[in-house]
Amino acid sequence: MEGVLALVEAVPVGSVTTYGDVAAMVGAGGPRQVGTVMARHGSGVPWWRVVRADGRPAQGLVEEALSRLEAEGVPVADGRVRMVQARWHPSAAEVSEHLGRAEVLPGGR
DNA sequence: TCCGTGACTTTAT
DNA sequence: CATAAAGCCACGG
Repeated sequence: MEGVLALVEAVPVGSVTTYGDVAAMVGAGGPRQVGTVMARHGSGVPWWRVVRADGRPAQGLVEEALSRLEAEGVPVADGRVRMVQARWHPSAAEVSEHLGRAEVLPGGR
């Protein structure tokens, strides 16, 4: 849960990530759980940098997120983020560092 | 304990 | 490429 928030805060300006990716990085639950966590504890983190796999922002906050994304220089086209260009690709080390715990590291040391 | 809901994803038509 | 259905995980009633 906190790992999710930590990762979202770690997303650099101009880049975005998806619910599924966050769930995979945390290594627990699923995309829906990430969304649920965001809905409840999303306040205080750049939630607009977390979008759906389609590249479309969270349901109900599309306009809000889109405005912020464009303002930060995120490549947006036709109401959808260009995932191929804006998707965040952190290394396992970075992820574990932000999580504060190497739970995603396979056979981590 | 069972059913329904939800800031989702993926596969098939 | 767009729409529809099924799957999945956690939480509340």
